[in-house]
Amino acid sequence: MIRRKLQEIVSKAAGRTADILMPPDAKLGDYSTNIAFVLAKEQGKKPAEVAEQIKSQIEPGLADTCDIKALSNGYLNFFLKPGFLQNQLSEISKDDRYGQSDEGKGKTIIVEYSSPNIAKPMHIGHLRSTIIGDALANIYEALGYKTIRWNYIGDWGTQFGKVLAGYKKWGPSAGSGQALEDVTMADMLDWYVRAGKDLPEEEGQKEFKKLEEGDAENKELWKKFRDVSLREIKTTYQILEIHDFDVYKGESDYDPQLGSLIEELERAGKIKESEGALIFDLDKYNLPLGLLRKSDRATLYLTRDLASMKDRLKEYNPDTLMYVVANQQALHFEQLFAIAHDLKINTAYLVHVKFGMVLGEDGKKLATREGKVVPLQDVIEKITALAGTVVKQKNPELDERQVHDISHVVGIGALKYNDLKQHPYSDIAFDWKAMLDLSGNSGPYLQYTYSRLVSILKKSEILNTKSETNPENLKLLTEPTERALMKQLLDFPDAIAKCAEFYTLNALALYLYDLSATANQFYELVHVLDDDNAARKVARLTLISTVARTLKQGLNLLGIQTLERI
RNA sequence: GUCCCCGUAGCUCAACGGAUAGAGCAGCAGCCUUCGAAGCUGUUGGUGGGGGUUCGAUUCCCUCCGGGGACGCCA
Repeated sequence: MIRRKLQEIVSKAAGRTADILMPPDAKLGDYSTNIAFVLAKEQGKKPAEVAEQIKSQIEPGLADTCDIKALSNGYLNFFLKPGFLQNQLSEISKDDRYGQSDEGKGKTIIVEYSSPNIAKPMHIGHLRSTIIGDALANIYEALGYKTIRWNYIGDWGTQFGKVLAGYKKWGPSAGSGQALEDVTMADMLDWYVRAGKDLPEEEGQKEFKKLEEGDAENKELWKKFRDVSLREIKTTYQILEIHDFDVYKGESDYDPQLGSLIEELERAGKIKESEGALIFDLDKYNLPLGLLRKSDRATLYLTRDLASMKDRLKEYNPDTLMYVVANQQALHFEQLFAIAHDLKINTAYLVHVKFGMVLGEDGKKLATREGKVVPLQDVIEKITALAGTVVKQKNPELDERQVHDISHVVGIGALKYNDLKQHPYSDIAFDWKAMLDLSGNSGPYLQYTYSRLVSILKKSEILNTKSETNPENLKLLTEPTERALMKQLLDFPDAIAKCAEFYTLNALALYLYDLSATANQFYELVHVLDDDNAARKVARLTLISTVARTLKQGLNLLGIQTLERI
């Protein structure tokens, strides 16, 4: 809030957008701007001179907010007036919606994420899309967007033909002794992998072709496998505490439209035949051509994605259409967006939110085709088990049930935070050690901080700090860590806005970590409950409860739960 | 061969083009008769190489090196 205000005022005086920065040392001020450097260059003056000039222009407007110092090196530094932070805290402490906004009001955003394949259990590679997308959707929702959480199920294509081919070769009908009813995703994966290894490529293509042409047996099996898969997938979402999706649509849903889509493109002269296939020439976009129909007349991922895009635009008329999909598919989306542009159907802002892949411990790709995957369930089990050992060790008095519940929240929190705190572009090496680290810059550290703060509140017997607090009391908050906390609270909305702007979550994750670190410093230095000064005690409880609430809301936006006791 | 992403401390990662490049882990030295030690305090250690743009470059541009990925019948 304050940063935005400073930016507005300074920008107006400077006649261009100014950056509001944080000085490296608190002694230099609370905020600063480097705008004088930029203007000095243009006007041929000295930075210090320009800084002075701007200072005199903006001083009246900021008289009750901060003191301004123009440095000889050209920086313009702002020192908040005594009482300013306390007044801000007073307002924030009363605002249950703090951090939320209505800047997205009236706008619709579709966020596609997770998008697992049927017949293949979710593995570590699906995790990133799932938790990044879930958290991004939370953020846009908090900013007032109408947010559609879209799960685009990979339930069509040659890959599924391979499962069918494998099934027919090794499954129940081939005398495996297993009942069709008992088939699991693990079985399907097994068939898929074996088919890839031991059956000729055409087998899978043939089975898929039959499916696409409506073959009764294949259709029946496909339905069965799809149901089983979706059930397993939804269980995983529950365990991961992923927000419910608004739309589950599969690639198969678009299959019936593909014939007319292709006809339409042909009529418009957008696609042509080449070596028996139908292609979309993308030379003018400097991209490789897009393949829309294979020479055996079966369709492709790109074809279905195009149909799906048209469907989404038509049905929801979104302002933004977002795809949270791994880096690996960057070219696919470049082609898809180029085609959309060429067809003039992009009424929405299209964005591919890409992220690096999860690589094996050897730094190589983890390919499902080679059966070289880390199933998501294994990861969840392992991390929850580890959390369980730690929880038990820290709280010997808890019973089994409590240990179980707490370790679930802690384990999932660790898993999610470990991913979200990182900048999404880089590949991440799958590293059990880092993943299972529950201390330091980790999810449990933040959860621990939260429950520590709540613990003080519970012991204080002042449950409703809101009614007990008045701004005068808050003036008693003069410790450096108290000041630091109040200042950090002001940055919460900025952290959220940054995530929304750059489609990353690490800004919020790191913000919450910094806030927690300061809160822990405060915790060590200030013994709140021992205070003889009752007014100051209430003021500190207000501060604590506001920090705790911010931590909770921030973590919840990341899809991470908090507990009053962990 | 073409295109995309990445390269920062021993390891895993931060840093809207700004002041002294920050954390965690690991290592070392401390802090539990005081609100929860999953914590706190101190400490060792770094921008792949070379050019360029800029008052200022980890950030932008070029080039080289290294890692990953994608490139007409997978998704």
